[in-house]
Parts: sequence; C-alpha cells; structure tokens
Amino acid sequence: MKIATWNINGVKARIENLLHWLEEADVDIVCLQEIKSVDEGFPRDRIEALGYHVETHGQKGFNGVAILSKLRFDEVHRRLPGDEEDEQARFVEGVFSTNKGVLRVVSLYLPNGNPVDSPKYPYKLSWMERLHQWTQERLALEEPLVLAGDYNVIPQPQDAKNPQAWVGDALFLPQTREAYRRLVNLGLTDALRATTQEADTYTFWDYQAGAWQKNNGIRIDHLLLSPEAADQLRAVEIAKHTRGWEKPSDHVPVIAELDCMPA
DNA sequence: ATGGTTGTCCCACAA
Repeated sequence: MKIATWNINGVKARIENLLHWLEEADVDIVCLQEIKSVDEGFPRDRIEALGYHVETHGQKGFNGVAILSKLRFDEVHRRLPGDEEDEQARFVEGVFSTNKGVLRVVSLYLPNGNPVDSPKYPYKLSWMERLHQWTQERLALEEPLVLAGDYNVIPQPQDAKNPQAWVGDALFLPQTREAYRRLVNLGLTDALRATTQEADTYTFWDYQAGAWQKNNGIRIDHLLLSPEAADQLRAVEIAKHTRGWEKPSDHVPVIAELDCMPA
C-alpha cells in the first residue's frame, strides 16, 4: 500500500498535474494540502473517475486539506481538537480497513508561522501543542497511524540546502524544532529518515530566485508513523521530477510504502 | 540587503 502527501498549492491550478501524477504513481491514499478551495469547488468528479474516494476539508481562498483513497473511508474526522475558535481548515483524518487491520491516516497542513513577530507564530506553536495532545491520545490506541502533511518545519540543518538562510524563520526557529522533536519523541518514526540518510532529500523549492535551478530546497513535508505503522514500512520515495513539470507546485509528493493491502 | 514568484480573488494577502 502506497500513501503519499503533497502540498499542491491550489487544486484548481494544479488539477492537470494532479491527475497526471495519480495516473503514473499508482498510490492508494493521497493526502493533499493547500487545496485553496471550498468543498463544493473541489474537482472531485475527475478524481473519482480514476477510482478514488474523496474527502475534503476546504475553505475559501487559503489552506484546505483532502484525502483521496482507493479504499473506502470507514470514518472521517475534520478539524484538530483543542480550539473551537480556530476556523482554519488544516486537518482531516480518515480510517481504513486493510488486510492487516485498521489504518488511520491524517492529512495536515501545519501553520507557516511567519512573520515570527506577528500572532501567526504563537498560532503555529499552539497548533503544534494541539497536535501533540491529539497524537498522544491516538497513540494510546496502538494502531497503525500515518501523520502526513506539510509540517512547515525544517527538522535539522541537513534538511536545507542553505540552513543559514533559514535562521530566524518560523520554519527553523529553535522553538519550532523543539516542538516538532517533542512530537516525534512521543514515539513517531520519520519515514524518510528511517529509510535514508542521503542529503538533498528536499520536498519544497521556492518559486523565487531560481531556487529549483540551484536545488536550493528544504524538507518540510513529512510522513510520521506510529510504531505499528513503522513496523510495516518498506520504502519511501520523493517524486522530485514533478517539480520540473509545467506549472508545478512548489512542493513535491512524498510516498511511503507500507506492508499492507486494501482489505 | 533586496528582490525574486505564484494562487486566489477583487485587492491585497499568504506563502
């Protein structure tokens, strides 16, 4: 079973790229972020025609997440608990049945947090605290759980081509990295780092200043696995070639292969 | 140091 995460930066602008990639990649579950669409505007028909079930949590103009799955959804949950006032669409959870039992998958879009002297940074940190709380509760279930998404966190210097350029940025501040480590230290496995120590495993290249041409990338899209999911981890791949396509997203898909099959 | 780009939507804002 292949599970992917991809920040597509606008589903309407990226629909042709998305469909093309779905056809070539043969993934079972796809977590999308920054769909930038309300639920009614999501181009579900063309995706369903490829054999996917579609669940979205959208909002107008910004943010928005979705899960596309060849498996039927047994359950869907929207919104990260912990703040009733939070209107931003950044979290959707699906539950599936596999030949090895239940599988939980989350598509999350963690707040960017810049500029750091604005309310956006405390919002990011409090969102991370809520995610920590939620994850702690879910881990108690001792189920295969995949937390997939755009974390807007550069975990370590080796996750950036030019780490010094990110000092002081909300994606790389010590407090950000500490909150991310605290989450991982609950017992999660970073799927990519569990399978490779290679350099240049970036998932995002800015549109500006020729970042792609210079390979000036960062790794901010992650698949974090519960112990039960990590037991099933076979391989991880970054679909870097999609960044070279016409009208690319600034992020590329990251795909983890687990040792289970649709039930 | 600054500016460089893209998507959404109506004018900047977010990234």
